Amino acid sequence: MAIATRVQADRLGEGIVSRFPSLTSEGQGGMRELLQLLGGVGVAQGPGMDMPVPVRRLHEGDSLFHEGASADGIYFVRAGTFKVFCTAEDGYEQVLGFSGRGELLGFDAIGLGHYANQAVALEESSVYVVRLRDYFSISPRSPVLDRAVFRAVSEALQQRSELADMMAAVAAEVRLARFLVHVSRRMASNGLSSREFHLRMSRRDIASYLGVAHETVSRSFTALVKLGFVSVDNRAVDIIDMDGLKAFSASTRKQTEDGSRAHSSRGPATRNYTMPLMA
Amino acid sequence: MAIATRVQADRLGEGIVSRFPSLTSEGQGGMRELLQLLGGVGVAQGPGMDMPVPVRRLHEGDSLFHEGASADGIYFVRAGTFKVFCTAEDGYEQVLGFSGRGELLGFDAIGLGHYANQAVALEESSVYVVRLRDYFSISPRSPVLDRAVFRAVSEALQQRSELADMMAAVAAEVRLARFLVHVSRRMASNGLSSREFHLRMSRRDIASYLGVAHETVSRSFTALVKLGFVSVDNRAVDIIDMDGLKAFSASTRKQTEDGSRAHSSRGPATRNYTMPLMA
DNA sequence: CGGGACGTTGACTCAAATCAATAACCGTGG
DNA sequence: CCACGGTTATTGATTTGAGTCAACGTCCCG
Repeated sequence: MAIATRVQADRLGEGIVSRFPSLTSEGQGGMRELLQLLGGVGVAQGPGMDMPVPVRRLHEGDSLFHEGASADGIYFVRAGTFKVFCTAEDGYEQVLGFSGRGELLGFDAIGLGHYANQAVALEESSVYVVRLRDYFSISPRSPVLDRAVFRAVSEALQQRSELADMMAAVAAEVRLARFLVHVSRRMASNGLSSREFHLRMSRRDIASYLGVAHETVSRSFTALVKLGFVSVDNRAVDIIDMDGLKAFSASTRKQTEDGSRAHSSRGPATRNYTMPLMA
Repeated sequence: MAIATRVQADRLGEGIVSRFPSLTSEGQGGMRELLQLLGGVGVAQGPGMDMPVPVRRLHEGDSLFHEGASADGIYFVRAGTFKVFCTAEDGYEQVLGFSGRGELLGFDAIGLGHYANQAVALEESSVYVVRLRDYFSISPRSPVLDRAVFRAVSEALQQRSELADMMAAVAAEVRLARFLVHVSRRMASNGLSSREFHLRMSRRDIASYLGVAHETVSRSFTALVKLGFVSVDNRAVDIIDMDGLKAFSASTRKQTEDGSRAHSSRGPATRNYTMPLMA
């Protein structure tokens, strides 16, 4: 079904960087910008507000940090997308999440002193770099930063919980639906279209994230297309029926559903509603 | 693949607290104790060290906080064990983790202002209560606490990653093996026996945590017993062959180990190939 | 003692992993 | 420009691990 509509997908997410014209191409940003990124509200005044914050730029495929590397700092995504994952000894990798603008990376290194996972840029990206000793030295003077960091950390924690939500307790198509809803929300919160977007990660990455085989991701995509929720061309996604998709993504388990359906062999996932829910 | 367990709403033990406040006594601890719990090292001196920190005690089944409740503070486990989980609209619950001494609870509430999940005591337990406004007011004066909190948060984050590690990419028996190794390590870090311990959670809780059906947990236990790694009597676990268990838990795929196994062991799971690491 | 939660085990079924083939697409270099 | 190797994506055929249903035993509590 690879027909039609070749979307110029790689352009859909551009423009983020250009919204921060004050940041020149080399590595300095300001504390004020960072706080605006994190908090949004009323961060106008305060001590250390003009303190410079280093910015690091990465190309697609660049690692922000490696698993096991000693922790030198934490990062806030300024633009772009990152894939966070850890690699088993045997070479298999487990994707833990995808991070976009405003999100925190590398924080789990603080406990042990070295990064517990690896972060790789999935596109042109940039991050604010906050070295820990810097943080602790400026912290007393900036409760605003304190709170902002707390919020970011808290969100990172929540995000990991969502991972569990994705991976647990549902059929593959539902997992993918949840994933798409999740991505959609993120896009919206970054001021981009929640309906039409370009996935920056491969099927394989999605598969690892969702805990299924990559072929299953493919099949699930076509299933969602057949159900009429989305239209998909490679990494370009267009959510046609958002409500339907959300409803579908909320389903917990499929009960065998009366098979009057003309579906080949097994009944994949026709609209299934939750179980009796009581007892 | 996995199904959440059914919530047992009648078992939550509510009401007990309010009806018998004396049974769930409040108390007072000292900042010094808290910091020793969290950091361990060199926290002898510093400002606010004699500041009192409220302690809350809970019985088995008591909720520390509920999903959606407005966030009043964060908690550090002083004693006991907690189950952290969230409940879907349809009544199924997803266990996100089990927390023991020294661990942080409730932090993900900071982002949104209300708790994103529920924490229930699995045994007699107690926690230090740190109200947020308290925290921010004393923070400037106690970088030691700052660091300790950071460490705890970082560890909480890592723990959630481990959840992904458990749930993803492996056969059910391997998941359980990983879980046991995980628990074992925790026991050791709390000065208890890493070989012999008592699980505080039900099979159902474990199942939800690992993302499998509870019958599968049962079967996996017997499988591990037959493999000679552990001996199990209900919730009492004795690790007989720790090295073997660890080796087993590291396996991503299981090749037909010497083929003599009646268990026809096979069955990798989600795999993800190492990428050439450059892209 | 009956009701309830918990735990184990067996039988059956199916969703998804695996194996496998094909088709874009990409960058590179002749 | 096109050919070539590599990566990604889709789809089909086959196999199986584990979910589901169900029966049964234990322990605890009122």
